Amino acid sequence: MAEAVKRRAPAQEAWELLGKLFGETRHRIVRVSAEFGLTPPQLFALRTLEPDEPVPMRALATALHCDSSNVTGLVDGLEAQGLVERRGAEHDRRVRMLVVTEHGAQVRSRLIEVMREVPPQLASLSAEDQRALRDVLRRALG
Amino acid sequence: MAEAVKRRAPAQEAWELLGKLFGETRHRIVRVSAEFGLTPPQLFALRTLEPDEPVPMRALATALHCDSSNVTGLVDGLEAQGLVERRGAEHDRRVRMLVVTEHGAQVRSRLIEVMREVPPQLASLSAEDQRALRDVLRRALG
DNA sequence: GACGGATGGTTGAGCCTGTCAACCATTGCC
DNA sequence: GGCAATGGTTGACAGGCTCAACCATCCGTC
Repeated sequence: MAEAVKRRAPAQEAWELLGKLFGETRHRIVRVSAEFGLTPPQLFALRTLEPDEPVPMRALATALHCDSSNVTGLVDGLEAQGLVERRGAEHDRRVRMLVVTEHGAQVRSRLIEVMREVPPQLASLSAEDQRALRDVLRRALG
Repeated sequence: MAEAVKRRAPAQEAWELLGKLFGETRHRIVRVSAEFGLTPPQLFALRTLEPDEPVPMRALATALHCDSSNVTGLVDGLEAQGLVERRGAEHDRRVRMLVVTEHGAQVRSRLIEVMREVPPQLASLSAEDQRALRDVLRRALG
């Protein structure tokens, strides 16, 4: 390999390009959270909670990869806005089940819808490119 | 369109798959930052600063999309570790130029190298898939 | 050349996340 | 019944981030 142009592996370049998309996405999350009157961690918490399927706080903590004491605060915020409720579990009086309220379910579904919006850079790809991207990502992450 | 299977557009599915990759990357950033004794914002700050090209703090603030008072704290941390230096600018005595130290440049380049490491999901793709991914992303983000 | 507005940077208050240690109530096992 | 383990809360602490206030300095204008 002569000392010519330093060749980057294709995956290398792809990863760098994805880095740009990541950066923009971070800002997007902050913006969307604010639109819903939430902080980003609160948004992730609400998105994680399935309506119709109450879970103990511990489960949310592990799902969010954080400490139990952390979710206490997050749930405090969500509960203050009437998005979730703490409810005692009948089989174990230590645990508190998290129940998404009616209002919380509505906010959550709108929120998920907005988060699912494909960013313009991807949306403007040709149909073939979109399929190709999906197929490659399926093989990588499916 | 019969009420059959709800079809997702290819870009839609691709975006959701990227969401998974994003989540894992967030954790990775936290981990790498800790390895270098930095916090994630400090890591981004150091990565942004080019050695051999001192910039005023204001420039770093805009590059990081945050407030000036914020970078004051970040630079305090980096300076405490001897990674960057504040140096007065001769043409304007208000501005403080940020200079990456010798040590800072070393840490920075190691750090960038680690961050550039292609995650295993992408690295394990076939050569064709890697090229296809790169080409599509070039068209989307180039 | 002095004045007044704009600019770069710091400080402090305030709110948020996130971790850790300590604690309480409860459970389940021996 | 005793006792370790568990779920959740609280408080302390380290940060990030924004805003308002402030100081020093610059610069255009009169």
